[in-house]
Amino acid sequence: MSKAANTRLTILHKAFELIYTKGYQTTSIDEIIATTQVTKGAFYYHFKTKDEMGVAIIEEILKPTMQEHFIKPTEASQNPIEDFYHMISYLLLEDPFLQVKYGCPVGNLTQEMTPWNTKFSEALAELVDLWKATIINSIEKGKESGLIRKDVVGEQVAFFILSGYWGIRNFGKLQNDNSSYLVYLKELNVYLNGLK
Amino acid sequence: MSKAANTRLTILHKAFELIYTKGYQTTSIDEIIATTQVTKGAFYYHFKTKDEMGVAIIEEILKPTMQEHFIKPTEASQNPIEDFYHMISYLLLEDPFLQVKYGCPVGNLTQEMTPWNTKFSEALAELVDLWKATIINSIEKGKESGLIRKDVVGEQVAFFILSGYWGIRNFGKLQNDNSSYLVYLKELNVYLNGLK
DNA sequence: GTTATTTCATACTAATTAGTATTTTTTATG
DNA sequence: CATAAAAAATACTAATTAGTATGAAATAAC
Repeated sequence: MSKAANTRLTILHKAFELIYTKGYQTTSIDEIIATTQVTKGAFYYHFKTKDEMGVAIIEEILKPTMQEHFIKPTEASQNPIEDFYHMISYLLLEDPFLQVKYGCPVGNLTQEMTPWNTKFSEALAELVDLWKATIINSIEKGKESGLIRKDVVGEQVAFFILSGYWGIRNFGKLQNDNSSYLVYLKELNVYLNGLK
Repeated sequence: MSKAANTRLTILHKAFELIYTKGYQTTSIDEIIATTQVTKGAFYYHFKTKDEMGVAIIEEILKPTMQEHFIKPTEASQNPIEDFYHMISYLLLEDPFLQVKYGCPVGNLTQEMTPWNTKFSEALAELVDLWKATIINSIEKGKESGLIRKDVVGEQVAFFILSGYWGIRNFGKLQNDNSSYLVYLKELNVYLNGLK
């Protein structure tokens, strides 16, 4: 990787960390360049504006991460119900990067940047649609293989699962402990088994 | 109401509107006093800091509103399952103040202010706990009256319902139309009927 | 190795921010 | 009505903000 490409990626990664923990609006460019040891000239060489950097974070950091961690595993899944549970459970309790008190990065950005920046909305919507489509697809496969009832509506379930995930992340932030996660997961398990 | 109390309430109401539509951090005091036609001196006479005003909004605007619109109706409920559905459906589709593109005021504030301001967290947590407790209570009553299965766990269901609500609000913001609400509500209906 | 282009460094600006200091007006109390 | 206290108006500050102008160093092309 070229040196220039490296500074660009350094900015994106560090900025993402700051934004995840502090929020987008309250993360200043001065703070980003201070923690990255990159000068302002370098920053504005790589990104025309702060928002352009924000969108780049979504497309170049969040999207690939999601592809790797959610999409691929779900596509390979043979047992949707078990795997949905494990996916959510992993994200809530085990993922080494995500923290209870900081919530879901995608959810945070959606909350904060929509509807004021359409570029953000579009980039985020693309990401979420990808995840949703994968879940729906997985449900259809489950229906074919007989693991899921035929009258289950994939899109409805996808929205239900993802909404629950985003929402419980908010509870986690509010209480700053994972006790709400544990209670939530139990009911998620009940719900998912109802799809059989 | 005294004139002073009136200006205080005017500030709280207008500030709440701005914060709901724009977010807390990006709503400046200058903007608040401009739209309220209240001077800075008056503002800082009533509130020591911006954050103190923020907490006052939660306690003096959001809390009473919630008491009136969610708590009371739920307490009076005879049929929890139907009423849960109607509560969420009303909030998503009919409430005249709430807008799809701006999400849920409580969810927004939780997302934005937690975990950086404990005063906000405490005030918001109190509010949410109240709602949760009401739902749990309603479920227990439903179990007694035979409308809800005995093996249903109230706390789990409460978290599940509220999480879903917060989460789908995020989808609404992202897409800026209520199509996701409609899909979500169908599955909510399925889920709630599974509690019978 | 010279030149051109990419990449980065430094110093700046204009606007906005929350909050303060001080004075003036309004309201309540005797 | 006189006085005290409450309420509000005005003018300010110091810090922070995103972004710019301009030049220097590094890298690539020939």
